[in-house]
Amino acid sequence: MSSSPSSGPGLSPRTGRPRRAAADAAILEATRAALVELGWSKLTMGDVASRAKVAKTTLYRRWANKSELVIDAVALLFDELDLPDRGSLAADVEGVVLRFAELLDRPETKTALMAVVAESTHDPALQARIRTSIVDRQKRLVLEGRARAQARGELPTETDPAVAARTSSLIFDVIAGAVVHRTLVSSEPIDEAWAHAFTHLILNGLTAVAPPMERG
Amino acid sequence: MSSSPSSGPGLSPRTGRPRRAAADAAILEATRAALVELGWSKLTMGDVASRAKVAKTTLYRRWANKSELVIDAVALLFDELDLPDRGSLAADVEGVVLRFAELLDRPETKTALMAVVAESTHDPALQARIRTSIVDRQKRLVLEGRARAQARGELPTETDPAVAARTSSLIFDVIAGAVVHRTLVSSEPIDEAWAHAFTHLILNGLTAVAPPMERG
DNA sequence: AGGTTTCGCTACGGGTCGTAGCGTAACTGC
DNA sequence: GCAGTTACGCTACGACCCGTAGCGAAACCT
Repeated sequence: MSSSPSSGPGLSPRTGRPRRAAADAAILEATRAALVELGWSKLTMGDVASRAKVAKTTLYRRWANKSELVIDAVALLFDELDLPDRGSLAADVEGVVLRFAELLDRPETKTALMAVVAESTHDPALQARIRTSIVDRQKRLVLEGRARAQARGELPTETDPAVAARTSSLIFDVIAGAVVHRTLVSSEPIDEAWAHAFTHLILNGLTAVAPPMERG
Repeated sequence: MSSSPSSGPGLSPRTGRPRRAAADAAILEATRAALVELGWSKLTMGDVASRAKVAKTTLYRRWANKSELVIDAVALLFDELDLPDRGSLAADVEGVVLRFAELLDRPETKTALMAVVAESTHDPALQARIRTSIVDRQKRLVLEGRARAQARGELPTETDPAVAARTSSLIFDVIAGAVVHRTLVSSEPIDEAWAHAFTHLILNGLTAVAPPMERG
């Protein structure tokens, strides 16, 4: 597979010259910068190497190809997301939608995420890497908000763990999917009014009366 | 911009040798085939040209670059979607989710859609083309289903057209986004159980009791 | 020391891009 | 018919990028 730096330190050889750890950070930073300026298709390995002040061969010793490099460069950004307790389920949902939208608004995030997903449609290994590096890591937000809402009595407590897992996945895909789709496919901005309307829809359903969205 | 064939016939010159119309269809078909076999990054213009039995220069005379070619090649596929009346809003939503998931399951669709979206993050012209060629065309499904549900009395009739437009866009992003995200990002299949649970969520909201999903 | 691995550098074959130039084909208006 | 215009297929080209190989030097271990 790849010689990514994410391979644990236990696997690293105990002999020989150690890899310069700072180079990893420099390369990933350079990759993000190059993505912003050039986009996916015009990003070249040679350019990343020179930005990071590293030989191109060093780059290939650590990552097998462009896709895996970009995944690692972007995965970190998603870890910035947190879910502060805003007192109610509705406020929590609204908050995470806005934070996620903000994250997706950064050019390196949007470009990298879609490009990697596109490549993954023909590369099962890449799919797996996306799931472990991004999807599974972010599901924690849903689990957290769900547990919090259950503690508040806003949501029924789930007994069957299998059902709970399916429901969490469903909610995750609905929230993340809506934000991604509006931002990247429909190319329309996400403001507080949209977040509010979306939250109303998710919590109360389509059959409820029209959401209290500000006119404008 | 581009010399796409979508430029109306009124703009075509009335003199000189006319373009061979069949070549367009052959090129688009070849593009889809190449996408399936090679994926986005390994698809080359030369390969498409030879598949379509057309000179590479002819290809460049009609499309400016790979992205615009791929958009035109894929936009047609989305027109296949329709929305048969299944008797209720819930059944309609469930139906369109399954049909859309089916469409996204085809390798040429998923590969092309994501790749083009990724490129569009650095190309406003491409964004506009995606909106007109795909997004706006598919919103008709939402409008259709909504009108049908209102006729049945399942949804309140909207008076303010601006509010109605915003609501339709919201619903579109939620439905399409959830399907796209689960299929392409989470890499999990969409079956009838998921469609059922999703529909329940959209119609009744998160605060309702757990959806009647078959155990398994 | 000796062994091992990384690093920077250079160089290379193979492939793709997008364009230019040519002769020819098709169609229009005089 | 004939000149004018545009599309077509073909070849060739410079520019660029990919991913790898080989080298000497550096950094760490026992």
